[in-house]
Amino acid sequence: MIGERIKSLREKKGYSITKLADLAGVSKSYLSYIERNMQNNPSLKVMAKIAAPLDSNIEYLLGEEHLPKIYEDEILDDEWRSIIKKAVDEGMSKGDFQALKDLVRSNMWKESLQDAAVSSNEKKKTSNIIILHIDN
Amino acid sequence: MIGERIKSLREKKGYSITKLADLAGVSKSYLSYIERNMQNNPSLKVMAKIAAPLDSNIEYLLGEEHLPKIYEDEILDDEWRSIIKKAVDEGMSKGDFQALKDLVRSNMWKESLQDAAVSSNEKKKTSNIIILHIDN
DNA sequence: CAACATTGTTTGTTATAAAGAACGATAAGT
DNA sequence: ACTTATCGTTCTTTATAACAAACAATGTTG
Repeated sequence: MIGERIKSLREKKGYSITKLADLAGVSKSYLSYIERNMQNNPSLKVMAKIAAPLDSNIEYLLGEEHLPKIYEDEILDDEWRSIIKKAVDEGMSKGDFQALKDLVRSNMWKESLQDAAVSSNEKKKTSNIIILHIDN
Repeated sequence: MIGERIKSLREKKGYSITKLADLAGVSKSYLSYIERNMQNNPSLKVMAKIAAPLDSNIEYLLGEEHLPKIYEDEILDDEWRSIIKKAVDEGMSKGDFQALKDLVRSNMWKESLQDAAVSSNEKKKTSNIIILHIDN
């Protein structure tokens, strides 16, 4: 919930509600309400004002709740967007994707992956797929 | 400004104000106000309701104005966008991406990353990955 | 050219976001 | 014990977000 995030960041900075409200330019009573989720529908301006002195931003304060992941884009069509969205929802990080993409582009990865697959099967059973063949 | 973004996305979808307001569950009068920037401080709930049927999100609707510094491990959407776009330009197909997604989920590629990354050069070709799924 | 639907707008009202206190609790100082 | 300060909370008030309905303007069909 949004209140917890604000409170967490606030305490991490060592601010009191009064202090943060002062820095942000909102009333401390209202800030108190928001932190306790008694007001879960603040305006954009208030959110922005609160986020600033926390060195944060609205998106983070919103947390996962309101975050559909993919931007509207003319190049990435609907199918792409849903594919990526699903992947992100399943836990793919940008770092993972970048690294893996680069790995695929290289030509040395085939053997090492197969080796890794075998060895990882031996010790840890967490993986349930294995690379059989790469065709390029 | 926020109004232009909404209007642009709405028209791209071929929705009228009435239609979008209906889909979003907000009053058309209010939506009209927002689009014309006569109301520049809507609440988070209204923003989320509007963003949903546009297949968009609050961050995008906010535009560059409030925009984000990176916060720890949070997902940066327009970063994702450019990453994917680049990958597509480099020849990645949707099928490739799906395969990559499965790879990421398996987690096993990470061990082999260091080995492969050292000798990662050469060859620009579209890759086709064949993956055999094994349950264990 | 009617009658009607659909567009986006403007008008009034209501609901509620946000402020501005005043409040009890805790702590430090005199 | 009596201040004085700061903490977070709860009252009361007012500003405005958001609605519903009526509106003019344009479009469509018989």
